Amino acid sequence: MDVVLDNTDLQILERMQANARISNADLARELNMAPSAVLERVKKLEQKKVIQGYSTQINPASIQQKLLAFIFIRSSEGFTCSSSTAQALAAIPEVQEVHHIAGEDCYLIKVRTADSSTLMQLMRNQLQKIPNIASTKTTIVLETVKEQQQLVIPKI
Amino acid sequence: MDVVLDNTDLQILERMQANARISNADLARELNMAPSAVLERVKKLEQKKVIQGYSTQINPASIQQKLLAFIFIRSSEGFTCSSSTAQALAAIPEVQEVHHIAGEDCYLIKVRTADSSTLMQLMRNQLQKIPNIASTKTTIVLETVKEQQQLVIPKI
DNA sequence: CTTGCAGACAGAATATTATTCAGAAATACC
DNA sequence: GGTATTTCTGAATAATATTCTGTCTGCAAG
Repeated sequence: MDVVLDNTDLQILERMQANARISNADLARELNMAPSAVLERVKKLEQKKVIQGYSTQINPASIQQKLLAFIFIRSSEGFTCSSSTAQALAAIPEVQEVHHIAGEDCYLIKVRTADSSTLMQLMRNQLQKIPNIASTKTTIVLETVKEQQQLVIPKI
Repeated sequence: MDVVLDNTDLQILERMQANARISNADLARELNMAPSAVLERVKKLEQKKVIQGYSTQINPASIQQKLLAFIFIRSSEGFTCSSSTAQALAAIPEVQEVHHIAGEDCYLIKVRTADSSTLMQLMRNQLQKIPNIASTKTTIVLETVKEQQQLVIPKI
């Protein structure tokens, strides 16, 4: 299960993380390798699920998704967090992230909607209907200063 | 500043959001358009900053980033959240997100590190040295059930 | 030692794609 | 209705992706 990555793999990941649409030819030039060799490595990284996918970052405001909120969700059975609750949360498209967290609250979710009234609708119509949710505590984001899913690639 | 997107743009965004490396030719085939027309639209979406970038999703565990945490940060000057504090937070590579939030706490940040000791090191060496930070409240993620930065593309 | 095997790579050949451009079609704007 | 602007198609060309063959290397079993 534990995948071994050498320095070349990390170089590839670093560049592809910053720009998923870099051409294989450019990548090969930067690494001073043949395109075929680089392609072979990328394919293997995909197979090994080191690379999980390629996504386009869209400006949320341009598609009318101006509201971002984090919601802490407490289960009705104290510290018992059933995975079915997590699945129900994850099934909501507006819910971008579902994290099972340490402490009294069971889950922390990240939600993106058009505006605050849409959020309230979602909480009323979707969240309240999920069993075992005792309470929610919502944190509204006023302004996002930084948002990147880029990880720190280790150096060898 | 407000960008107008028609249905074709949204179709492009939906497909590229799910797979940033889809070829322009495939995209054109799916939309029954000429590749040149599709390319023109994608270029414009980039120029208009609707498309902010393309990123590769890497399995964090495969590069030894097993710990995820959210930290609430309270400013020492009560509700006054200076933007310099936000900039200092954003400058830390392990800090993936910095959100200015409503309420008593100023900022909510998302941090990814190798393990808990690395997180504590980071909090001691980096966070504590930022001026105007009064207190921090850390929430450790035990398990991430869902994590996608994909937005809900509206339908016209 | 050497034989054999497996992984990683280069280089070439071919299939596919990206990109550009001219002009046609559609749209919006007086 | 006419004109300007945008958006599109189709073809040509440049560049790229992908496949394949063979080489080289490290490594391990005999």
